[in-house]
Amino acid sequence: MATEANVSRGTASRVVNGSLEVSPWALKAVQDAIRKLGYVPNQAARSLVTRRTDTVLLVVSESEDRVFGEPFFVNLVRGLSQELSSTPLQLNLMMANTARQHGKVEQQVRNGHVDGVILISLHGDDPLPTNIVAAGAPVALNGRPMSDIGAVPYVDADNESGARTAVEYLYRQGRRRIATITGPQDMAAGIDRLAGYRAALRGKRGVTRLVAPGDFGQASGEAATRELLAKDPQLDAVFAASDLMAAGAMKALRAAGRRVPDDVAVIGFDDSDLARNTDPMLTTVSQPIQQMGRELAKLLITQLRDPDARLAPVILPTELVCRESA
Amino acid sequence: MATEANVSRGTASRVVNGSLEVSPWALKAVQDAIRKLGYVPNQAARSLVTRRTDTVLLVVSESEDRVFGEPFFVNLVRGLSQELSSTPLQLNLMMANTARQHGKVEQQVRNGHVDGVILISLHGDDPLPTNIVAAGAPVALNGRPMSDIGAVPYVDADNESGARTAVEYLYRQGRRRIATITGPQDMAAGIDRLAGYRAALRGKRGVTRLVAPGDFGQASGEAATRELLAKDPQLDAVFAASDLMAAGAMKALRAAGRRVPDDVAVIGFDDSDLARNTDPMLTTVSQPIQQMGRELAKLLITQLRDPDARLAPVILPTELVCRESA
DNA sequence: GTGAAAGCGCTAACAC
DNA sequence: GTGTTAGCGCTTTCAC
Repeated sequence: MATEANVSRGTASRVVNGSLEVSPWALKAVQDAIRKLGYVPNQAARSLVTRRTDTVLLVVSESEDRVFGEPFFVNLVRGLSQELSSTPLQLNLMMANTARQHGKVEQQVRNGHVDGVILISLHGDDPLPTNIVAAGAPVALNGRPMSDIGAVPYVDADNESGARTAVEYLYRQGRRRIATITGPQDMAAGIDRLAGYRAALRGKRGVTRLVAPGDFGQASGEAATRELLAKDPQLDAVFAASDLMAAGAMKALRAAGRRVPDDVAVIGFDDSDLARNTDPMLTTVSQPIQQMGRELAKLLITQLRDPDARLAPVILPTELVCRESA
Repeated sequence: MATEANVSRGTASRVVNGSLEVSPWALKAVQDAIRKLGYVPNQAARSLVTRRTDTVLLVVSESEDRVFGEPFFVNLVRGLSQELSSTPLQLNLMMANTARQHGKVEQQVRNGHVDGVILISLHGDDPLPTNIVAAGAPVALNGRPMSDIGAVPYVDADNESGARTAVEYLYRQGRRRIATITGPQDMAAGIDRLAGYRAALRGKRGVTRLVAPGDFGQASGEAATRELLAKDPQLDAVFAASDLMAAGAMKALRAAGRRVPDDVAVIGFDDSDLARNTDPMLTTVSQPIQQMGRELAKLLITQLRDPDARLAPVILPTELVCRESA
C-alpha cells in the first residue's frame, strides 16, 4: 500500500492512524491508495506492537436459575453495540457463572487479550470487578454493586425513584392499604425498590403498610399475595418489585375473587414483554435498558481513553407506564 | 520461556501447539517452564503468522420491530457459549440489521478478522450467508433460510412436527372446529407451522378448518381471533403459531365471552416466558433453544476443522408442553 | 515532514 | 527430535 502511494510504510501508517504530522500531499496519496486497494489494517499485526486489542469483553455472570426479565439482555446488548459501532472496539461475549470461568476472565485481562470488561448481572458482592481492575483493565458494571467498590463505575436505573413514583401514584388514586412484594434483599435493585416504597409512604397518615418478601420470580409473587391477603383482606393495592411477581400477584388476586384494578390495583417493575400481555395489562415502571447499554459502553470508552479518569455512577431515570392494572 | 526450559523457541512452540514430535524430556521441561512462568501465548502474534484468529462472529440480524420471543437470545447464546468453551474459540458479537453493517461483516471476513460466522434471525432470503461464504469463511445459520442456499448448513426446530403434534392433540381432545393463526408466510417458521396444521388434519373428516393470518405479534393474534370468531362462532380450538399470538387469542376469546379451555382450547408455540404467566397457563410447543445454540457452534467448528465438510441441516425435535389452556 | 530500520511474539520450513 | 531462521504486517523511534 505504501508503494502504491509512493510513500514509506512509516508515512502510510501515520495517515492510517490519523497523525497530524503529514503533508496534505502525502495524505491524499495514501488515502487514494487505501480506497483503491480496499486496504484494511491487519488487527493482529497492530495489536502485536501496540499491545492493545481493541476488544471489550462482555461478561454475563448469570446463574441458571435467575434469568433476567427478558427483553433485558438483547436490549442491553443493542445499546452497547450501538455505542461501540462508532469506535474500532469489538465486543467479545462470555457467559461466566462458575469460579473457573471467572478465572478465565482474569486471565484474558492479564494476558492482554481484552482492553476492558463490562460486567452484567453480577451476584451479591462478587470480587470479580476488583480482581479485573487489579489485573489491569478498566471495568464498567451494570447495576449498583452491593459492597461499594471504590474505583469501579456502574450504570443503574433509579430504582428507588421508580418505586416511589409508583407507590405515590397508588396513593393519589386514593388507595390506603398499600402492600409491596419485595425483591431479594441481597440485591441492590431489591433493596432500592423497597426503599422507594417506604419513602413514598413516609409521613403519610392513615395508610396501612404491608411488606412481603419475594425473589423477583412469578411463584414468589403469588405466594406473597396470598400471605398479604390473609394478613389484610381489605388490601387495595400491591406494588411488586418485578413484573413477574406482579403477574403472580394478579393470579392470586383473581383466585381470591378480587378484581384488578377495581378491588386491588397492581403495579409491577421492569416493563418487560409480559407487562403488555397480562390481562388486564400491567401498569409498571420502565427502565431505559438500551440507554443503560450505551452508558455502560461510554463508561468503558472513557476509561480506555484516560486510564486515570475517575468516573461517577450513572443513574438513569425510570418512568411509570400506566396501563390497565392501576 | 524457551530459555527457561533450555530448549529452542521452536521446540517450545511445538509443545504449546501439541505436536507429537517432541521428546518426553523436552516436553516436561517446557511444561514445567510454562507453569512456572504462567506463560500464555500471545494471540496476536500467533494470528499474525497462522492467519487464523480463533474468533467466531455471532451476527444478530434483527430488525428493531421483530423482537424474537424472548428467552430466545440468552438461551441460544448460552448454548453457543457452552459449546465453544471447550475450544480456543472466542465469540464476537455484532448486531447488524442495516446493509452497511452487513458490509462490515463481510469486510471482517475478507480481512481475516474472524474465522467463521454464525447468523441468527435473518430476514427472508438475505444474501448475507452466500456473501460470507464467497468471502471465504464458513457459516452456520439459525433457522431454515427461505431460498435454499446449498452449501450453508443450518439448525432449526422441527416446526412442522411441533405444529402437527399440537393440532393432533386438539383433535384427540374431541375438538372439531380447529382454527390456526399463522405466522408470516415469508418466514420458514411461519410456513412450516402452517404445514404442520394442515398435515395434522389431512384426511380427517368432519373437521372444520379455519386459517387466519398473523405476524407472530400479540395484536395480530387478537385481531385474527376476532375474525375467526366472526366466521365461525362455534369454533372450539385455536392453534397459534406463536405464544404472543396465543396470548392475544385468549384475550379476544375472553372478551367474546368464551372460556379457555372449556369453550375454546388454545395452543401456542415457543414456550416463552409468557406461556407460564398467562391465566390459564398456556399449552405450547417448546423448542430446545439452548441445544440449538450448541448445534450451531458444532456446525461451525466442524467446518473450521474440515473446510470441505458438507454438512446436513440439523433439525431438533420440539415438544408439546401441556398446561391449562388445552 | 518523511524514510529507514528495528522489533512486537510467534510459527513453520528447513537443516541437522 | 531439535535448533536455526525467516518472516507474518504493523508501529515507532531515530535520523535526516
